Formats: sequence, C-alpha cells, structure tokens
Amino acid sequence: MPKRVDHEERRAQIAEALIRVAGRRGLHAVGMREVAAEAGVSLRLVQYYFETKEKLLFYGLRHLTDRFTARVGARLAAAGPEPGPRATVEALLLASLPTDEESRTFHLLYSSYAILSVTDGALAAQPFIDNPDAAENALAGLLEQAQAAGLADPEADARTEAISLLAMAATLGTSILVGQRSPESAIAVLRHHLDRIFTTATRAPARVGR
Amino acid sequence: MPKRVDHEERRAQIAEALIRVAGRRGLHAVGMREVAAEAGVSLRLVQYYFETKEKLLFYGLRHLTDRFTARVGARLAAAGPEPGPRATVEALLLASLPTDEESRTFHLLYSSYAILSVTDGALAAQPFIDNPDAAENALAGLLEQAQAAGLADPEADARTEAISLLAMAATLGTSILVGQRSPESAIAVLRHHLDRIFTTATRAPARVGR
DNA sequence: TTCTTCGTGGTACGACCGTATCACTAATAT
DNA sequence: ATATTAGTGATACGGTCGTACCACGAAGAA
Repeated sequence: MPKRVDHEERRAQIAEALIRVAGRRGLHAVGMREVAAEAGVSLRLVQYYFETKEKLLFYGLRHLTDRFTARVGARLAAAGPEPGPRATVEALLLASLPTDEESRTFHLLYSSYAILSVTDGALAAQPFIDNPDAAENALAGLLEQAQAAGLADPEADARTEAISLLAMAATLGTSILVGQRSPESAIAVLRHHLDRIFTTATRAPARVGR
Repeated sequence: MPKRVDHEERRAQIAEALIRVAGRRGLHAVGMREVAAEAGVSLRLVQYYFETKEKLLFYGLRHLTDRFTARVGARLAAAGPEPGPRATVEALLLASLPTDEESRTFHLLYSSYAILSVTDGALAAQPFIDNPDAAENALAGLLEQAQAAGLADPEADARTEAISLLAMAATLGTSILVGQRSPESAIAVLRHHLDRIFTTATRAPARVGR
C-alpha cells in the first residue's frame, strides 16, 4: 500500500474545506468539486473518503458542532479559573453570538443544516433536538446552582429562563448575521435578562461565605 | 392578442405554487419545471411571467410576506372587537408560531430566504431588516401603550422586551419546526414572559376608567 | 521478488437545471 | 379583412452536478 494515510485526519481536512466553502457561498451552493479544490485534493479523493455527498454533508455537520463545542469550552476556560455562575452563563451565551468569522460561519451553517433537515429527511433531525436539549439542560443546571447559592432570583423558573435565554441568543445571532442588529445591541439585550435573573450582588463576587 | 390575462393574478398563482413546492421539498430544491407543474402551467409560462429564476424567487418572498401579514391581521381581527393590549400582543406572537400547515410553511420559507440572503447577494437582505424592524416597532408601541394605561410594568424597557419577545418567538418557532419542542411548551414560555411584563389585572379587562 | 491491496488521478456518463429559440394560436386595432 | 401582437407550447442548448469507471503507482506481505 502507499503512504498509509490517516483516514480520520484526511476526513477532517476535507470537512474543514467544506465548512470554509459553505461559509462563503452557502451550504446549498457547495459541490464536491469545489470542496476538493478548497482542500487541495482531487475530486476522486473526496469520493474516496466520503463515498457520497450526503455522507460528506453529514460528517461536515458533526465536525462543525465538534469544533464549536471545543470553542465554547475554550471560552469558558478563558473566563477565569473559578468564574461565578453569572460569568459562566454570560460566557456561554455570548460565545454563541456570531461576532467573529468563525462563530459567524458556525451560526450560518448550523442554521442552514437545521432548516435543511426539515425537508430533507436524509439529514438526521436528531442533532437538532439533542444538541439544543443538552444546552438547555446545562444552562438550567447552572441557573439552579446559582439559585441554590443565593445568587439568582429564587422565584425564577430555571428551565423556562434557560429556554428563553437560548432562544433569544439564537435569534439575536441570526439578526446579527443578516445585518439587522449590531453585536453590541444583542449583547445588551442578553445582559438585561441576566440582570433580571441574577441578583446584582453577583457581579462583583463579594467574598462572603468563602 | 389572446385571452388578455391579468399578469399580476397569474404571477400570484405561480408564486403560490412555488410556496407549496418549496414548503414540501425545501427552497433549495425547487426548480422552474416543478413550479410550473405544480401551478398547472407550462415551463414557458413561468419564464414568460418571471423572466428569470431569481425574479421568481424574489417575487415569491414578497408574496409570502404579504400573505403572512394578511394572516396576522385576520388573527388580530378574530381576537375580538376591542382586545386588551395583552390579548393583542399575545395574538401577535402566537400567530407567528408554526402551529398549522400555513404558518409552518411560512416559518420554514422565511427562514430559508433569510439564511439564503446572507450568502447570495442577489436576494436583497433589506426585507430581513425592514420587516423585523417594523414588527419590533409595532410591538414596542403596544407595550408602551399598555404601560401608559397602567396595564404593564412601568419599570420595563418596552423596546428591549419587544426585541426579546420576538426573538424568543422566532427561535421557539424553529424549535417546533425541527421537532424539538411542542407548540404547547413554546406557548407556555411566551405566556410566562407576558405574565411577567403585564400586570395580572389585565387578563380580565376590568372596566375601570371607561 | 512477486503479488496483493490501498491510495490516487483522470475522465466519462447520465441526469437535471436555467435559459433561449421557434412556431403557432387567438384576440384586437385599423 | 388583415396585420399585429400577447400568450402559450414544445423543444433544444450549454453547463454543472453527483457518481461510476478505469488505470496506475507504491507499499507491505509472501
């Protein structure tokens, strides 16, 4: 055999080319030839590692969400060694807004995939149920923690607020994408609701009880 | 000349065929031949009334928003002869959720067009700025009215709340579309925020001051 | 070394798409 | 009555797309 190449690595390389091309020209407009050219390989190679376009798209979605999850994790880590609940929630929500090229591409493509999954049964709709559910559960958990620690309004319904915050972040992100809203105004709206949910003492993490 | 047909009427007929087929198979998958077949006319006819596909899609978007605007108006009219501010706002928000076939199609296609406009410069992005702005202004106005009438929390920031409500309604709608959330739970989330903004006395429109 | 098999390139095929062309019909204006 | 023209049908053209096919080199196995 020849070079004995790492298939998974090759697939990732091609998937990133797909993401770049789709981010520029739209998911609907990507063809296998263009992905191959962007990745610097031949059309045959793309066929070889992903037998069909459907599998390529499927893998691309997986790769996209993986990259985004890693990015959000990095943002959280960058938020400091031991951030308060509010800082964590805020970092989580703001990380999903399309404020730079990478998050812009993510938002655009994830939305494209989601819309596509409604009519094209081939693309599994499951990722668009499981991922949001996971995010919702994580956020609801954080809010409950904050409530238990006396840092958030104990009257609030944590799950409903989690759903609401994520829902707002998603549409605000799209508004930024289409140029209707500035990132700053989107952030202001989200902060407004965080101020409502979290008790104000949280902002400067007063060293009480610790 | 032959039949002397009404062009505008014909265009509307073809646009509705476009909307039907796009609602079934996705906006990206519609071709002029399929639209023609759905409308019961020949391919040449579609070419004749819309010279190019781009113009057909453009007209289709306009037709879609017009139909939806009319629908929301009808919903408002059906909400009673003199509804309170809360009933009006609630009707407005719930009318935009994809709960039946027509609103489902609208939500799907409007989202598809919006996402498409991000990468395809040909489709004007302006409708996706102007329409949301108008909705936001209308809703903010309603909330201010309610505040002035003492029916809503005077401390609330009407514009921020309007943006938030519309943002939530949009994402909740998409969640319904992809099957993540039930219409009932989406409605519950929206009602939760309406309860927060409006003073409870509003629900039964007490005949005070009138 | 020889044989097998993985990786790779080039290219062709068949289908579909948007658009263009040509012809024909029928209603109106003169 | 006839010339004109809006409306309509059938069909062809050029391009692109996803996929299939064929051939070859190179690395490990025998």
